[in-house]
Amino acid sequence: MKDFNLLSRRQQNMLRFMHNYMLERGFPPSIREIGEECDIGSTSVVNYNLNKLVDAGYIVRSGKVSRGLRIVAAIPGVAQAPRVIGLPAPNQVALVGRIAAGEPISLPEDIGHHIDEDDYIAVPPQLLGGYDEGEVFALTVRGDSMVDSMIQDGDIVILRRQNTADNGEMVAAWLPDDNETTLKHFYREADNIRLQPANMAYQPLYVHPANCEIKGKVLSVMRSFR
Amino acid sequence: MKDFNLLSRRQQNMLRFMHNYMLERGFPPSIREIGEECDIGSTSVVNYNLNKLVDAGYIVRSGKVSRGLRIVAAIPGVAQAPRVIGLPAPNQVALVGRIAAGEPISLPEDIGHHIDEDDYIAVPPQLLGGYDEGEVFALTVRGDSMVDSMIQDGDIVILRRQNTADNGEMVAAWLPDDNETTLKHFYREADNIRLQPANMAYQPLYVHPANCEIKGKVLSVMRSFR
DNA sequence: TTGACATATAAACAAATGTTCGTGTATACT
DNA sequence: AGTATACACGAACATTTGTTTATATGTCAA
Repeated sequence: MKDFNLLSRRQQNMLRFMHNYMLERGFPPSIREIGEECDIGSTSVVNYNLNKLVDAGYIVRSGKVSRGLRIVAAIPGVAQAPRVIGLPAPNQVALVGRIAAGEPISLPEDIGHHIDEDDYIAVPPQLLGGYDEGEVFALTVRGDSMVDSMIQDGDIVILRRQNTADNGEMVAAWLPDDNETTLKHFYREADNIRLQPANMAYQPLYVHPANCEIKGKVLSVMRSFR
Repeated sequence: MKDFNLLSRRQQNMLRFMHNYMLERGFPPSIREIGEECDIGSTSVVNYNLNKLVDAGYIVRSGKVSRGLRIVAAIPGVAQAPRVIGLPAPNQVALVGRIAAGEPISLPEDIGHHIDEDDYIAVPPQLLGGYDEGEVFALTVRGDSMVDSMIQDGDIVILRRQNTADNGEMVAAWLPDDNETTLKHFYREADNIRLQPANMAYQPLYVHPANCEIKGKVLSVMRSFR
């Protein structure tokens, strides 16, 4: 167990400053910047105490390189877990388009990677089904055509990019002949494919394999009222 | 709208390298390090293309300082959204119990605040409807009794604790006479209350106000398959 | 006091690093 | 052809920056 109080006041200040600096600027401070902020006249003193912080396990230094610092332990009262600033946040999923009954799904590759930076949404990890966020995307549902699948207008569906599916999985499929996009449970049968609505009160849809392009597997749904 | 393909191959490589470098080392690369990795002979060329990336909005540079780089936009295929410092972390909401047709809802006060710390789930901010996570709780849906409300077995509903409701809001209500819990849209009418299922194919339920205890307002629903 | 040790200071040094400038090479357009 | 533009190259330059050395100060214990 690391004891923050074993550090001198000066070292604690240095740690705090380094953390705040990285939060603000996105990269670590230089030795001289630390010195100025912490009222340390000599760079060698900063260097000395930085090595102390290394010994204490709070930071790691990359020798010879400028700003070669990184915080690797939590700073009590200041920061929680260490993290790399300036990098993308976890669990942000690309919101690549919308899904409606009468039009095909717009996937990133279809639209040539025209993804705006704002078009990302936070998704809790339990909705990613263990998949990497890079292979996952999200669509906004438009229209009430998917009530049979328990999905309504405004819902956001989280999908994993894939062109095949196992029985029972819920898939996003484009039916060229019918000119229709649908979200249903996938079952391969003798001669055709059965697309089963989640709501048992509705009838399944039987389509020929040639008339069923699977665009992705539905991992989860988020619905927000109002 | 940012277009990743508008960047030259070289610029895309630079972005990717910068991202990976920061992931590995915890601080940004120097101009010369970028040049070596991306087979660019001259530092001025790196500098030139870095400024292009600034113009394109992918990075921000801090002039004159070494390694003064930071990535501020998503890199398609590599990284997702940029982290915005100061944004609230994914909110943790108390998962206080389950909701099923034939039994009342167990609210925290009913069970004496015996909430285990494990019984919290991450909920993205957009599903909290602007409410504080303290007044919000979550329930696991058991059974298929709420298909009429487009909610199925296994869904997690996010609610705000409140005993009244405005027309149109979706509420969790306990009906003492019927010994039933239900999730429906709330409409106060002349003599009674109309509880309207989200799926219009189902019939509304009319109850006397004395037979309708509102437990909370439904803010959102999370559904995870498999 | 003496000595050992941790910490601090200032100065000098060497290397790393961002910047700038002159020039060259395509490509597209007039 | 001529011109403009985008991109690239190499070299020189000025800072920034990490490192090292010699010296000083403080504390604590023998």
